[in-house]
Amino acid sequence: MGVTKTEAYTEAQLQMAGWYKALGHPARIAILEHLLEQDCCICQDLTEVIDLSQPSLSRHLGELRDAGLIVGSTAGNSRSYCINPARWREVQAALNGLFNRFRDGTC
Amino acid sequence: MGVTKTEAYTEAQLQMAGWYKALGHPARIAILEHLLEQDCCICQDLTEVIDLSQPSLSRHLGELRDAGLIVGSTAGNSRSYCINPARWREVQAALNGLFNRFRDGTC
DNA sequence: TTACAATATAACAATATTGTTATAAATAAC
DNA sequence: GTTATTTATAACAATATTGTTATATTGTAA
Repeated sequence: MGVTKTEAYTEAQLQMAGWYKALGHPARIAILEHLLEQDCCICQDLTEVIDLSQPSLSRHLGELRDAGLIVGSTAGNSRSYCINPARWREVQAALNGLFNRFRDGTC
Repeated sequence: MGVTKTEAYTEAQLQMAGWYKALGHPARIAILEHLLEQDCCICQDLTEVIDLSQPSLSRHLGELRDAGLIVGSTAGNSRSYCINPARWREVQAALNGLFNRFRDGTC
């Protein structure tokens, strides 16, 4: 029915899936890569970097913001976005927590 | 329009987003966690672990399989699924490749 | 062969996602 | 004040996703 049965999962599972979901679109990967290349935060020259309309970009930024991966700050007429330093490593650690559980089995 | 403009992105971006998308559902996280807990591969006792119908589970397994995160093998009447070790490490490496690009900026 | 068990696929309904254009809201520039 | 600029939101159409039940498929067991 297009709707996930959220009540069946733990908070940790829902949170991890949420982070991955936020990362699960190439435009959002491209946005993050662009942010990571900058020394600092950026204003919205993103429309020149990513081939999407301004509203589409704005919503992708919104999803990354909702997931806590980036933070935005208003500076006068424009808006800057940065990687969220506090969250970034926390998310990395959580995601590695999943991957590190793997040990080559006896299959 | 519900359809991603794939032509605007690099292969690497599309591949990475595809992997994360496969991980972006709590049922699939739960499936992977269950696989990781086992010493070895599992048959489909998953319906007892995850509160979904058998066809729904089968399709989630299919998505993980399509993303290459797990591999399935037929053993007589039943089917075993395992983590795909090569892909598993590849995805983890890609993930850390993304996250490690972050350096605290001068913001 | 016939019946049973395990898994995948088909068909469908409900909701989510992704994109667009149009518009609102807020600040800047004149 | 008026006009431009920048970003977010509303409204919408097209497609994707997620779940279900029903059915097909494949192998086991009697």
